[in-house]
Amino acid sequence: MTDQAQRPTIHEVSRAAGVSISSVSRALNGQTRNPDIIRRVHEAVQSTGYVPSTIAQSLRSQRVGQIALAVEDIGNPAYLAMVRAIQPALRAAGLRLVLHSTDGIVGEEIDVVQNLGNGYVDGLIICPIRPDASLIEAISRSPVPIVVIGSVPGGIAVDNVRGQSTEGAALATAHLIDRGSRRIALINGPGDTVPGQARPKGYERVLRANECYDDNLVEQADAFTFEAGYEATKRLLVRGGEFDGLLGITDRLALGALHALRNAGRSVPGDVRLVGMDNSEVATTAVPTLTSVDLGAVERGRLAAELMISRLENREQSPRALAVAPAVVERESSR
Amino acid sequence: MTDQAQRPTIHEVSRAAGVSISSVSRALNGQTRNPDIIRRVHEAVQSTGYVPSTIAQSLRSQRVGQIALAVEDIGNPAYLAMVRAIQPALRAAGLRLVLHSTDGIVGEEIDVVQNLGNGYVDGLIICPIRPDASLIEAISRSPVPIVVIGSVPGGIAVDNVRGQSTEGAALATAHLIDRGSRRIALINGPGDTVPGQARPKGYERVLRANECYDDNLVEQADAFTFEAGYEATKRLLVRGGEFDGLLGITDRLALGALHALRNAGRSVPGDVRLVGMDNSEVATTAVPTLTSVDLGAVERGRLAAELMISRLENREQSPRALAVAPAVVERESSR
DNA sequence: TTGTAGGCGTTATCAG
DNA sequence: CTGATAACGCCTACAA
Repeated sequence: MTDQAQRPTIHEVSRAAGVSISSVSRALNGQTRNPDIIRRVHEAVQSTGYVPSTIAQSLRSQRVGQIALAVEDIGNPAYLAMVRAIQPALRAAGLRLVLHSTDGIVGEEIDVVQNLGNGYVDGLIICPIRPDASLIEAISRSPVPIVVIGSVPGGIAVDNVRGQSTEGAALATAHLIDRGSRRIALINGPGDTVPGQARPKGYERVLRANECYDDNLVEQADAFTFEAGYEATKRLLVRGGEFDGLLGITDRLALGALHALRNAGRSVPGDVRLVGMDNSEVATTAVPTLTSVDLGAVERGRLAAELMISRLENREQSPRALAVAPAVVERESSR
Repeated sequence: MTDQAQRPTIHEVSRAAGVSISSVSRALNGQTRNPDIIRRVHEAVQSTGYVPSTIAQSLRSQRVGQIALAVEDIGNPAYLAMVRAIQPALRAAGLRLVLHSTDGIVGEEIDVVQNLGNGYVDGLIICPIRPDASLIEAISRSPVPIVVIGSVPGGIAVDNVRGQSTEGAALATAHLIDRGSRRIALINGPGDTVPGQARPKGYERVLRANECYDDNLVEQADAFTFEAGYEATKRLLVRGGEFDGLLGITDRLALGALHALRNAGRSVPGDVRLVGMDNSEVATTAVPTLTSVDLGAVERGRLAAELMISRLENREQSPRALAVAPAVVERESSR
């Protein structure tokens, strides 16, 4: 908080060291052999308290050293896990992370993508949740590299890391059947979202294959929150169809379901076996601990960062699509 | 991902519009009346696809439009709540958020503060967790404004928003006594951290005032994680002192305690009343729901952002210290 | 090996 | 009101 004594520039250093600014620049970037100059420059840097301006460097190099990350809601445990994986990977590569939490508003997302043009970041990692046409459009004509986490609805060519959530939901459903449940309910998320469309498919497929699908057991939450999961489950209970298993398409929704069941006097897993998805921290800390499908959030985050880093080094390579396999992590709620 | 057709600059626009670059700049910044020029410039912007370079703007204006946020662990629900409050406040002021999750490593924090000199952000909001001398030092001579969330150990002059966690712990303890507990255990965090030092004080003060302090009931977790809380509580149980109340100095620690108690066959709140701190989302979703002390994380985040924004507008005003009052939010775990 | 000068893309000052 | 020009701070041909 000491005040703006106008930060010293390379000129001050050059004056203090008695050499030209180019020599200072070279000395600082290791382009000089002359030990005398190197010493004098470093002394001058010390005495002046000089720090190179990243802005000026960026203007010249046309690189900012920053990557934007756009997620719907940083509070969503699944995204949180990704952020925690992405940040260290970027830092290791000398990149900063600019965080955008868009509240799932498509307009905000498009905003982020369109502002990419002004060059405040070298790239964008985005987890789009609603397959909006103009978003896809904006992504496809972005001036900077983009890595998409999740499936790319438009089928456009872009680096991406998929999570195979349809398969994940299928695994979860099969797991419940395995444990003995036959009447399995689903708490879905908003129908206009990617997971809200993909995950029920896996659920339905497995149940139909086992001839126990009943669409009366499907209820939709209007957001990916605990409260929405709670309310949806209450509606399901009111409707009165019996069930002995329940799949929440995210851990948060499943937790909401857990509370609703508990309030209705249904025990978990005694009366109802419960499974969530994302395998986030809340699955471990819930009581009972929550069986959940690991969709590889951490792995996907890490891979996304790596795709981005490698893309920055070579912009010509063709887009790569990676996929991470899901796996059920069994805990108390489904035993 | 369309390729780098060299983004158009103001020169391209000026050429396309048939006016000088100064006129373009003025037209874009609303410094021009002439409707003809305005129209031609906007058409040229459309046709060229021009977007101003923020980097170049920053170089001129000496402002980046970015604020750094340094927290120990974005996965910690208390910090998460802050981030969720800070981000929209900054965005509303046209500022981006650069996130640093330092893993509680003091070196990383100091790094962040020292790199401030290169001007990649206009300011820093930091939640220091360990009162390190050289960190304080670095903060006090920062070239850009800093807002500290939490207490400022060195007593240095800097904008800050405190959370009064000692008082919060006192409230929590008093609440347990109120509900009828007398033998109250404490799961503390690491002793070299600010909360690990402040919160036990409030606990001890209230217990001594009620003549039921017993340091045999205090156990220290070696991190602010669920697992650490679990392990610490197991140690407490092994040691064998009886208790009918337990305060975890964060919700995560309290959740760890909840699981340890449950595994030991102690019911909550039947055998042990349980209280956490931070009033984070996990407190609402826990089973039983967790009584917790709200230390105003959201409010503090919002205030910190506001302090920063007002500081950027007027660097001369003297540092302000705000405090947010804690409040117990009672839920099932202590009834 | 060292220094001089131009340019990265903007905005602001100052003539015309 | 418009347009040429000089910064902002850095790096790097190129010239000495």
